[in-house]
Amino acid sequence: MSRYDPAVIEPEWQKAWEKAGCFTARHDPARPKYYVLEMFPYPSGRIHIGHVRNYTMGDVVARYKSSCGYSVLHPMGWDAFGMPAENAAMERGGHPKDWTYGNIADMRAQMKPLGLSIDWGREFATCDPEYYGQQQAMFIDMMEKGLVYRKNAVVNWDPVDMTVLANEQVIDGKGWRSGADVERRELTQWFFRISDFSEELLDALDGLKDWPEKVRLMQANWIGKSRGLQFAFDTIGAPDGFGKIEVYTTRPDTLMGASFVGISPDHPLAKALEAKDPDLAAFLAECRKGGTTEEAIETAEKLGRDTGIRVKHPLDPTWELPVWIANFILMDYGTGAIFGSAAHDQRDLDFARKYDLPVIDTFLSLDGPTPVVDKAFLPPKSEKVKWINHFAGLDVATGDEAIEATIDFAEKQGWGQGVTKFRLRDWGVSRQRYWGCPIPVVHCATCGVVPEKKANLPVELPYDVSFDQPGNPLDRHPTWRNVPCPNCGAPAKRETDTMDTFVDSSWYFARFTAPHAKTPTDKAEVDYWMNVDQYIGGIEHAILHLLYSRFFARAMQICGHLPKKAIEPFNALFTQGMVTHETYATRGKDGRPVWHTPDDVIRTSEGATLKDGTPVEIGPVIKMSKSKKNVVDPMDIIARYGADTARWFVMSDSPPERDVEWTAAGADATQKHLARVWRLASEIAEGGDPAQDLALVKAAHRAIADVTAGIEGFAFNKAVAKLYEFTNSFAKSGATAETKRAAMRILAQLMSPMVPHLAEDVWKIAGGEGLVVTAPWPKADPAMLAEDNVTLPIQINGKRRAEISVPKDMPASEVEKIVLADEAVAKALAGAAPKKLIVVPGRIVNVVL
RNA sequence: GCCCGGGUGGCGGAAUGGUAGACGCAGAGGUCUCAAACACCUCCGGUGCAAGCCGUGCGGGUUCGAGUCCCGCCCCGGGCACCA
Repeated sequence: MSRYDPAVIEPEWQKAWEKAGCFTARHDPARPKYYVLEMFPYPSGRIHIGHVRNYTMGDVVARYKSSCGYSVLHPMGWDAFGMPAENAAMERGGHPKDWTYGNIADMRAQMKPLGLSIDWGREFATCDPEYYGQQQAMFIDMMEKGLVYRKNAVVNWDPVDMTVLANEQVIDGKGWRSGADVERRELTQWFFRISDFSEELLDALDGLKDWPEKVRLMQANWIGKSRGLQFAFDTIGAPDGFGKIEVYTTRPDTLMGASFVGISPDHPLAKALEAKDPDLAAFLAECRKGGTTEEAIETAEKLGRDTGIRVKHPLDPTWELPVWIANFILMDYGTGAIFGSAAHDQRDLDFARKYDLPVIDTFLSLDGPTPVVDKAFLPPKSEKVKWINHFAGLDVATGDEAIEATIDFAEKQGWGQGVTKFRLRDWGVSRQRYWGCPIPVVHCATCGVVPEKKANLPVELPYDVSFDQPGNPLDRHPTWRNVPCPNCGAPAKRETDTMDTFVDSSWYFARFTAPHAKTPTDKAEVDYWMNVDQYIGGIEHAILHLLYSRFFARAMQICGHLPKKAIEPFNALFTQGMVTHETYATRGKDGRPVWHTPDDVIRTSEGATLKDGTPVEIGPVIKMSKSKKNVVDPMDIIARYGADTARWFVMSDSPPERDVEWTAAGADATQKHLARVWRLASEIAEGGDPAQDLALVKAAHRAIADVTAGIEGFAFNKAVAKLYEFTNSFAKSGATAETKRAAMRILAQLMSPMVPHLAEDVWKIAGGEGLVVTAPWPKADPAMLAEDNVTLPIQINGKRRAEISVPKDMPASEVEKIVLADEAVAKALAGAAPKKLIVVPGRIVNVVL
């Protein structure tokens, strides 16, 4: 062999690893374990460059930890339920199950050539009945523990297709297929009681030291703990049963600025009024148009309607406030009713101006007290402000102080209580769709809602379904629904809702420890392998997936499926940035965008066109997604250059936590570098200069220290830069052959987590014993890292003007003498003494004139 | 709208409050070659003959010293509970 040939060596080394069983996870009590997990993929059918980046990162960690002596678990599976399979069946025919398993086979075939150190023996898909049957068993356990219940909740309803839409399927308030105006409609749905754990999930964030601060902050904000005042307004002219309207506010201190009471369109009072007032019913129907997302509701035009009902101000019974229905008030948060304090809340102010309601200042800024006009005055709650006529007798105080004083005042007078509330809502898991885990319950006319017997699990999805009409095929299946009641045996009906796919991904990490156990987990295995030591995935999962998994770990612990130590299942989290790309669109007949893949687009200096010359709009650079088609296929890079080039390339350029915009340039250069290393290893000539040995040995130890630190710190791009530096030192070195071979073996080891196939070849060429994958990680000798002299830059008034070289630990007083004697410094001083001389040992000197 | 990030040469990026631009890509020049490819060497933020001056999205501030800390903006991205 005379050149670097990845097409030949990569399959050979993969065979060698497989033969040696290098990546089989072994439950070995004698060794420390390390569980590294990358978020498992949705089987779309093609791997994209984001997958390559994600799995290479995990692989670097897995291979490194293995070299350090750990027993490593590094599994892979498929997040296989979800809408795209049903969409494919609707668009192209075929069955979601066939489509999904076909995609899994395709993607596995694309991943294997990457040479990842995955224990493929543990692979499973969430759509395997073996997996979702255990999920159903846990659902039943959770029902028994009171963690599951049913209640009404709103969904996106397409009135033309008569079906529930996902948020993604609502575009500008219209159904994606029918184009009809979407409505919010209530449906009875299944929920997990995640909100019972609000306080606990919030408090436990403090213990997650190895999670990114931003993720903890996002979760804390999502849980949204707030302290406020809850009280009731007495009503005038309200229907029977609505003598009081309960409100919750986090700014009770602004009560003297109240100008109206607002209730949600979904508030019981609104519904009671609607029944007798067709006009109001029409208004509420208008309010219910559009999607269910918080974004859609909050950015919709603010609409209101005076109900004619009045309430009495709690501090002044003669002061009456109007009750309005307002479309921006959410029924899910607080009590679904607020008082509007227009001077100190922008939304309330906009609303008040639109409907000509009073705007009353309750406090003013200490510097320049100007009344509010069209911008609400919202200083930080920690800032002191001047109060106008505060009922608790405050004059100058902060918002925080005023809030506490107000709550105390209300509690003493007995008309309100201080209350802690959370923004976090219970987790709605019902989906009116086929391709998901069936909820294992039966509806019986006499027994009510009854869980299926565990012996009857899994409740398998029927295969004989069609997707030629909208809606859930389970609903219209002729026989599947008909089952005897597990309780009384009478004919009964199965639940046809399936579970949110977030349920599937909330415990897969535990299942990997014993993927074929007859119970959700196996005690001995889960005890040994949990927790996940390093979890790696996209920042887009910072809130929902990770929060749901944290909840599920608690629920599993309560049901006896996880040990207490796994209550926080992910010890360390790394959130990689997304791989982004420009988007390309043409316009359909109805003006909606039709997306095109980069492969179908020709980029020119002025813009872009399709291959037939049709002009294409270039859209924003956003995360690669199937729906926008801005995805790039890494398979051609692997086919052309080999897996090591692809692996090195995705690790080398961008810091892993940051987004990276994919460009094809650079793969050539990567392969040149790898070929250069291979050549340097092959061409080590006998002879050489022993006097140059020490410098090369020192460079090797410096590289060990820097690359190890880079991998430990998830700074793979910096580790790669250090490997380039070491390679350059090696190429220039005239050291003896023996020293060069030893240095090359170190280089092979340091490169092996990133480019494992090349590393094996180089290791062998340089005389390494056995496989580099099983060689212990090298250790840097501190004596080889020490430097005797340091270069000190000299600044004059903060600008670099000269530099000196001094022994590393020279005392500051000695350094000062040398600095003052320096030509540039003497010239600048012109005989005068410096005003100040700052010496930062080993770092810098600053002369202040 | 709300919450969270990010913004540094032509490009990807580096920099415990201490020499801004490590390392790589692209580019320019050269050596080798009949020529090319490969490989190797040199240069490479802007401006200026030079000394120097300017320069980390914009505007202020703190500091002997700010890409880094503080205040106010702008732009881009992620999430917003049924995309996964």
